[in-house]
Amino acid sequence: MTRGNTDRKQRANGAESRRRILDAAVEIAGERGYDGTSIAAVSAKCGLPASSIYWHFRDKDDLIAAVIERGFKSWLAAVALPGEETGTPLERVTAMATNVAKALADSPDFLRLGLMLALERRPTEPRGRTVFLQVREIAHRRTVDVVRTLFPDLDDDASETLTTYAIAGADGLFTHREITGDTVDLVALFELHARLVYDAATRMAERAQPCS
Amino acid sequence: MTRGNTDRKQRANGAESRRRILDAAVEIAGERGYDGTSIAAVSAKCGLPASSIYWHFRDKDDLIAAVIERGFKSWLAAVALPGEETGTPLERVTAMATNVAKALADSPDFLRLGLMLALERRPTEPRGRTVFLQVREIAHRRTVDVVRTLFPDLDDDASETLTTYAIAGADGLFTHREITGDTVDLVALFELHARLVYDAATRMAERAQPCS
Amino acid sequence: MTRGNTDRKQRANGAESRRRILDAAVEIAGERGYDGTSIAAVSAKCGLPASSIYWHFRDKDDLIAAVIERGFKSWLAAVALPGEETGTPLERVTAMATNVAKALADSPDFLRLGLMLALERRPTEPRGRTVFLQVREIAHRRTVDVVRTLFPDLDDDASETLTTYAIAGADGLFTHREITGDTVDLVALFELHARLVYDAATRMAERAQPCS
Amino acid sequence: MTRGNTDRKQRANGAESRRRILDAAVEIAGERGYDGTSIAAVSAKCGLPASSIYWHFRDKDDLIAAVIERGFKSWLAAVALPGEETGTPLERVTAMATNVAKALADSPDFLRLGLMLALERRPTEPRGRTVFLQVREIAHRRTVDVVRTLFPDLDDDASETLTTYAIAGADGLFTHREITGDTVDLVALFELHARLVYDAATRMAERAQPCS
DNA sequence: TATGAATGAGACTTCATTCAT
DNA sequence: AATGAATGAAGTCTCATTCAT
Repeated sequence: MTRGNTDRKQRANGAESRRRILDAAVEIAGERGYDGTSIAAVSAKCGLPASSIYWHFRDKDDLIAAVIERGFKSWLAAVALPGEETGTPLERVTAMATNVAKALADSPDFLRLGLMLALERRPTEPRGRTVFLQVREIAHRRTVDVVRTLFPDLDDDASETLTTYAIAGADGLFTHREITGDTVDLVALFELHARLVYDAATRMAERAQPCS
Repeated sequence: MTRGNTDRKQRANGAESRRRILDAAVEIAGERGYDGTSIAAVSAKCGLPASSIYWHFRDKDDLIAAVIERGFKSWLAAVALPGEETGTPLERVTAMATNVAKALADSPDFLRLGLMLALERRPTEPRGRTVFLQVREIAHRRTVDVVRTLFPDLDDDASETLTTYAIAGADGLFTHREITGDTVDLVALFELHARLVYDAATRMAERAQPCS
Repeated sequence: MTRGNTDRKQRANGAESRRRILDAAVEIAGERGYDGTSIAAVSAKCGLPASSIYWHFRDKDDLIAAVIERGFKSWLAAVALPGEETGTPLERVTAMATNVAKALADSPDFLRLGLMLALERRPTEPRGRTVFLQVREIAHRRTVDVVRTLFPDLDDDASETLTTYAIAGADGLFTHREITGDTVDLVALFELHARLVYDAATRMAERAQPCS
Repeated sequence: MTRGNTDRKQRANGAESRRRILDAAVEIAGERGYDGTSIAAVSAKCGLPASSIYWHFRDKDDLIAAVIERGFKSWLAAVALPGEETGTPLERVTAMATNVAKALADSPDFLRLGLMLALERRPTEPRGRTVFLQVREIAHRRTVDVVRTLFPDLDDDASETLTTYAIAGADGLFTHREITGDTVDLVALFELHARLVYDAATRMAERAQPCS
């Protein structure tokens, strides 16, 4: 009771302020990209003065990188949640796709920002881009592992290619939804995607190991 | 010797100046997006003063929209060129995919810019985004027509979905190449994509028309 | 018939172009003052390219000065029109005031511009201001003459002061109308003004020449 | 010696900076009007960088409006100072006129700016103009009250008209002084103005109440 | 008689960032 | 833990003007 947090607004609560800044930043940066995100706009949206943002983050680059890092963490948590490892391979692939689709639909700001950063090519690369590509690479590696587990007969090249194709499809479908609006049934499209990739994997595995 | 009009004050050639501005703009905007494209940078790259850019384009929005328009025209020309209508359906689909892949690889700046614009969500939408989405919609419609011709048994929903999936895959594969670099064999990935979509279409058509 | 002025618009008619430019300029400058008047805006309003304006006028200063000159000429013509020299002194003064009031109400753009120029104090004075003050001085001198004619008993100082007061009142009433809008009955206010000035002149003349 | 905080980086004193900016702005804007006032010029005159001006004022419009607001406040204070309510009506009217004349002569920048703004007619009206007209309307209302107190027999129309005429005369005389220079004896002219308006009021009141 | 194109200077404004408190 | 104030650089765009045709 004596801590006296009775006054109106935040009162020297670092973590809370940081969260508010990141919330504002992910929204703005997810809508307008790196260059379109001004510290002043973030300040206006989160209610803290610009100089306070610099108390929590070294500079704009640092802020955007933090947005990517936090965004990826919660995205990963959403994807990894169910973790059910049962059923036929097709069922498992489809369940994963559904999971990913839902996670994508839930973190559109973070992912839009990441994709925009990924598409950019500026002389001095923002740290946020580096981070995004790194976590993407990690996601790629994990997916390759899953593919190898489900289709042990595939050779390395095929696993890589299929993973690349699977992730590219996910990117494209996410982009489609962002363009077209919330009416798109992302889960259905991801299920179609999962089936096609599954079929392709099956056929490639058969060709690689015809008599197993 | 040949008239030597390469010296400083080139003699008021509007069309040529406009072209130079657009060339500079597509390159910069394709690398850094809308907000990352400063008129000063375009001016520096094309050699014309910033105020001259405003003689040819009303404002930055107009310039970017013109970049999109011109880029789409030449992209369409590249895609439509061969127009061979022979071979099995799979061959034809694969040929189209190859064509598209080559055209994508040849206009990366325009397409990166377009995708970045498409991903953005700013309160006042740049005209370039509108234009890009419009031409994308046209491309979608044409693709639906091709799908219908090749697979007359598909119902409308299936044609739409397949087309959406095909284009989304193309977007994703293009994005992958832009992220990963020129070493990616885009044509091979597009051929895989074409086959998967073709197989899916075939199966869906069979299911729709089991006794044909 | 062979002069072939059948094509759409103006066709190399210098005087007409000049008039159109001046018409546009007086309107814009009368609304926004010297600095607020851009050649581009005049160009847009008159339909001629900016470079054509420079064919007719040396520079912006010259254009504004020409606006003032033309405006004053037509204003003078409007004021001088009736020229009736009959009736009692009060009637004549009132008739003059009515005339001036009508002329003011008919050339508001020119007069607003002139007053704005007169109020400004910039290091290098626009020629238009000089011209406006000159013609104002001429008007002042003529008014002094009329005052002397109507009230021969007034000494020079009194005539000057009364004239100054009369013109200042006219300026103030015009300004009032410009601020308040067209609903003001400028003629009525000018008639009041005329009567007050007339009474003052009469009284001053009586005092100066008590036994005549 | 007294702390010596006059050196280059004055220690973040918002109110003082704001005052310096307004001082510079009223001088420049009073000499050259709205469009003639550049932020760069204000910056040069007050010694603060242009970007600092935007810390204190949202934009140029806001700055000019603040100039008008502050100018009117000090002008009102100057006019209201003596507040002597003794003497014959003519003496009181004359005293008021003298007061106003002195206040006008002391705030020429603010009033010139106000009049220029009032004369302008631009599509999007500067806020400073709105404010100036509002305070003018207040001044008008107060003057009407004084007129009614001094000449209770006047009907409402007559009070309004006389007030309008009195203020218009003040505007015109101020303008005259601004045009002609400091040699004009503004106080003398205002005393003449006061007497004429007083006489007119007296006569109108007599006519309205002939048998009192 | 006119104009399309060009141009350096300068307009307003926002930027990311710093610093003293 | 935070912030009011300041600031140089850079942003977009308009300015008055020129010049070759």
